Amino acid sequence: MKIVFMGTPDIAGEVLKCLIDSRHEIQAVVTQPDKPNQRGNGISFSPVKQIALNAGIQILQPEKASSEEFVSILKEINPDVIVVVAFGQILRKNILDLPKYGCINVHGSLLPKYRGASPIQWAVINGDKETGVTIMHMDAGIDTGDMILQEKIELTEDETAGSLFDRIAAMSGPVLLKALDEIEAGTAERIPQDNEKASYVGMLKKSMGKLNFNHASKELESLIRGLIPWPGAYTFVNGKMLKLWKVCITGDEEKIEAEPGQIRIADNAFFIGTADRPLQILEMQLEGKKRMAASDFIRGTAIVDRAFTE
RNA sequence: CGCGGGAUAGAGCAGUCUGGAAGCUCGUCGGGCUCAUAACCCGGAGGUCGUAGGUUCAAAUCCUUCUCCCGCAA
Repeated sequence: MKIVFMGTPDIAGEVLKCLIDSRHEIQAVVTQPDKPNQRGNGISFSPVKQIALNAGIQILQPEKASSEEFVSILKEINPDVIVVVAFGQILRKNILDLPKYGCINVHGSLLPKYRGASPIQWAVINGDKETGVTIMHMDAGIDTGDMILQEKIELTEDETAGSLFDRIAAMSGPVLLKALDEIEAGTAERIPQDNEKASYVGMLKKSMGKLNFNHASKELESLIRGLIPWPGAYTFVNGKMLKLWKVCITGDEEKIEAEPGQIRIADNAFFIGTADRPLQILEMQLEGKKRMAASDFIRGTAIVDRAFTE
């Protein structure tokens, strides 16, 4: 089939690679405009753009995809289907109805659970046992369209949003190709979503990573995993931001006493108290410093035992 | 030219303001103690103090250049 692909981040890039290697024809790739980026200077563009460049595919970067101007460009291209993976812009009806087979979306959850921008992270944050990927027909709502295919995946004990992203990205391509085959053959299902069971998750905010140690350790631990690699969980010590990259919940054998938010340093290990069991911090990163193991951190730090986070 | 922190032994840091013999914690190597140990004691190796210049009798430290790493903001 003739396909226009829309997507922006890494996960979209992985799916795009899969499409490029398939029998389908990618007519164009649509991705978010380049942004003046990075620390000092320079600009950066999306992973999807990089892959499209390498593959020599036409790249389109509209500020507003739903603008009349861009829609007319799409009409020129006249794709059979538009595949959308984490594009980052909401598509209006004028685009949704344009291709013969409509617009197909790859979504990183088992819809109708976790409609919205951050389904993968929330599966981790909520400590779910399983999640998955859904291929669906897009409609005017956000992730509300009829479903075609769904595939499940189990979360591991130490799953991070990053690791889950990688695994879902890897499984999404094949599922999408299967769905495209069914669409072309006219055998694709249209399973309506049960709106009663729907949930919606918005974009993650930086501020979500500010840890409140009055919460339970289990809750904090899964939140930390769900915010890796972005935006990351953090607290403040001595006025400096301390990011927590890897933690575990202490067991019965470790007799660490700490009030919520209190730091304990013992036996070359670093702990922070919570509402119940203290968290042991295994990897952390102080503002301006590199990420390092707790034992390394303790060696040089000025943070003392029994200090409090702010 | 968005704001800021940093580069010193294999690791993590102090020392820089107020220039004057290269330090700390850990690791590593050797020895000792011990029933034993990741514990304890003694000893050793390991650094042209990120790069390139400048000032000075003397620079990790002051001035200038460049490179790289990181936090924030976008």
